[in-house]
Amino acid sequence: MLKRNSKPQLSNLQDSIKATAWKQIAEYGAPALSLRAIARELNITAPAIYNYFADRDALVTALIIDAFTSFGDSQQASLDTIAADDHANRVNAIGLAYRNWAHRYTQRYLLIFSVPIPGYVAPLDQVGPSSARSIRPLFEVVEAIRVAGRLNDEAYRPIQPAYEAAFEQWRAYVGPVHPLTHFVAMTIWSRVHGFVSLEIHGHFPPFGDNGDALYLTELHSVQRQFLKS
Amino acid sequence: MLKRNSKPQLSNLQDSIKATAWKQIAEYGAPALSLRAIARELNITAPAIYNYFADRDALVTALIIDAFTSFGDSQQASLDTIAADDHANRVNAIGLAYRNWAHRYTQRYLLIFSVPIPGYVAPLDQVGPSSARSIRPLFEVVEAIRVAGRLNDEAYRPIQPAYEAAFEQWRAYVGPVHPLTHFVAMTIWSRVHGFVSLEIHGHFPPFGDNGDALYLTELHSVQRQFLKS
DNA sequence: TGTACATCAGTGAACGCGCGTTCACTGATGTAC
DNA sequence: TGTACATCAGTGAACGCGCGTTCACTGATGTAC
Repeated sequence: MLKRNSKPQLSNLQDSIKATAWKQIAEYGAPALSLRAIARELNITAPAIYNYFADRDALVTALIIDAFTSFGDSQQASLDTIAADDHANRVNAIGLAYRNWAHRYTQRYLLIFSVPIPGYVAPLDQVGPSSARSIRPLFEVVEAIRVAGRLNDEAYRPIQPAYEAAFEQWRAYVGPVHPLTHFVAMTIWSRVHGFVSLEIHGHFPPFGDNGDALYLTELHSVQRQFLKS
Repeated sequence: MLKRNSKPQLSNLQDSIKATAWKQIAEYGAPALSLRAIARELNITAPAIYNYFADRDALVTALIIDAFTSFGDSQQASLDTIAADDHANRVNAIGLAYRNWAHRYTQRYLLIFSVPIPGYVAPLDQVGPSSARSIRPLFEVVEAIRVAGRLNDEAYRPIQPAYEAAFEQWRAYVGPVHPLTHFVAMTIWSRVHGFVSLEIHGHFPPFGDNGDALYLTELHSVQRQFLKS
């Protein structure tokens, strides 16, 4: 029985490799990622890694997908305890989760949203879907507002037709989205992302523990602008 | 006479090194920057570079400072043709200049706002001031609105005291700024930056030539929110 | 004007390093009879 | 239960590579007398 699970140590080493990679990325940054350094820390030899990942790029791809999954899970989880029709608090929660995740897992955030790794080109067919899935919760928060008839999308109606083609192409990755939902979600995303990105890259003053208030002010203005009563 | 300029070829090679570095960064990305590769392309030997830059990090620092200068100049230039009291159009122009510069000089944008180079740590005393200078035009646009009594800064008044310490520390780099100007300028910056960042990193649909309309919608909503009549 | 000398930008060889990846191998584990 | 065999995760040596940086040097240029 249970023959399927008869070699648990195999996947354990695979996980250890990824865990060590994350540890080293956190310490030295993603561009410095090195198979030999990982092997060294795990007390194995570098070629052993090739039993689990075809090459360095395959490991990087796996890390990126894991990062997207971690990010998407935290986005989704932030909504768990909030009533489906409490739109204001859902926007709030998912926005706060964005920033919290970025601060807690800075290197994963950078790997997804910033850092190119020398010589690495992300395979869009693998990374695209997990990227799209991770932003899906935000899209659904906005879509729920739209369905409830409370989405203030007037600014986007005039430009909607011009973007139909681009959106159509994008839906292969992000799944079906109403165009007006798409506009508003992208706008919210860019505001949240812009703040967090400048903050993490050190272009904003060091807020210490006070960062929340300013960020919340921005989230409130998002609600005021896009959520009508 | 003119002894000062008697060795023009010296600074020419210095400039050539930087130009070639930018060319290679544009092609292979900043993390792949290599002194040997630059020398190869210039048909000189790698050690010759050490006559102009103390080491690789010094070259990177010079490139970063140049990028900030280029960025700041384009920000400033965007305001040149617009009347000092035409606040709406000044916000518009400086916001558009942000995106245009990022698209035109993508690798400079990434070097400033995204990419860490393996093993490189920016010397804050050199990079800080040029970073601050580059964002100064935006601060001044907002400050002019405030001085004209047209800044809608109400949302930030309640949280102002909590940030006084952080701002005070930051003013060593960005120069004197009224706190309410600082809040609004940071918010505008983060919205502009968030949009451009997601766009450039490929997280937004490929807009092609249509990108302007959505970005302008965001700039208009910035004006509507912060500029009162 | 002509010679001796100083300057110094650029050379070429060499250093030590860490990297990704390949390959034939070993030796423990687990299966078949 | 005991033996012969297959499997395959991990080893160790080796490959070719490009890197930043050092060092003693060369040879053109420009100055001093």
